[in-house]
Amino acid sequence: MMTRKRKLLSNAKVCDQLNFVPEQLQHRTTHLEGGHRDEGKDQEGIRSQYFPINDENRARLRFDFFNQPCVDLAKAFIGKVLVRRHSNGTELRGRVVETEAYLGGEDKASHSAGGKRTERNVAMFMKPGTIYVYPIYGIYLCMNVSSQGEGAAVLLRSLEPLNGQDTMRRLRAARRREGARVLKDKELCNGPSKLCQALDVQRCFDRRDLGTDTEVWLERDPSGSTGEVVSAPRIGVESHGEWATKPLRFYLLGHPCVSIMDRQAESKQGLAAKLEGQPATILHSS
DNA sequence: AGAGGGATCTTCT
DNA sequence: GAAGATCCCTCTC
Repeated sequence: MMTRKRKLLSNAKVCDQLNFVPEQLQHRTTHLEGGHRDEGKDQEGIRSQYFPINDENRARLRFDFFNQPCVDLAKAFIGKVLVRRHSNGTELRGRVVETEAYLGGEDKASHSAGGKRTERNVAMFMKPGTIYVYPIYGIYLCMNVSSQGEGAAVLLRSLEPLNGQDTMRRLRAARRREGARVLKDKELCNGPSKLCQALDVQRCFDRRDLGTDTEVWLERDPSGSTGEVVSAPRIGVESHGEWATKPLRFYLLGHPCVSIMDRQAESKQGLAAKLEGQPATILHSS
């Protein structure tokens, strides 16, 4: 209890002092357990490390992408790659595999319900692409991105780690008990606060522009099409009546990095059968 | 693999 | 003063 508190405080220092080992040499995305990868696609995806400026400019998504209705944007996020560049040049990358749409106004589960605008949530009302980072349960953060629509935003819930896994693991371990087991790759970013820890998304990112920021940005999927997307009720909003059941959560069917699978939603959409008999490669068909 | 409970504190009422 | 867009650990099956 007290020891844990002290540990968390000291961990903050650890984060500040972390020496991020340049990972340019880690020039191949590692494989998730049980998954198979197309090496050719990997080669395509990592070129930005060697030609950061050109490739970033070509792949980066800007205002026009974020400027679409909330639900459309939440779905469009699936498969895109979130990139976090540290001051030392280390690039942490993860493919978005799970999102939630939080509409403004009528959406009772949204921080902006009823058009409520506070000091905390102003980013939700700023231009599409604006990052909304807020603290939750005292010790965690969640990252959203503003969409088209008054007070609407998309919550990023899970990523498939693509690059910088060792740094992610270090950042995540800094918040856990000493001696705890080593996290698997698929556990690094499978939750909204986990991905904030793993990518070192900080509170100060609130209100910054994902379309133009130099430390964090979004890129199109280098390899093209994504797999099947499941629509399911959102997580952790049970207390908000009918809005709790609306299918405003979106995730890649069968992907191991999704935080919580919803078998009921999958079968309702006739998606469950599609997964049967499929090789594990569907998990990375991206 | 899943259930249950504790931790922890900012934000808003 | 209470709730909360979560995570971690332990216990049980």
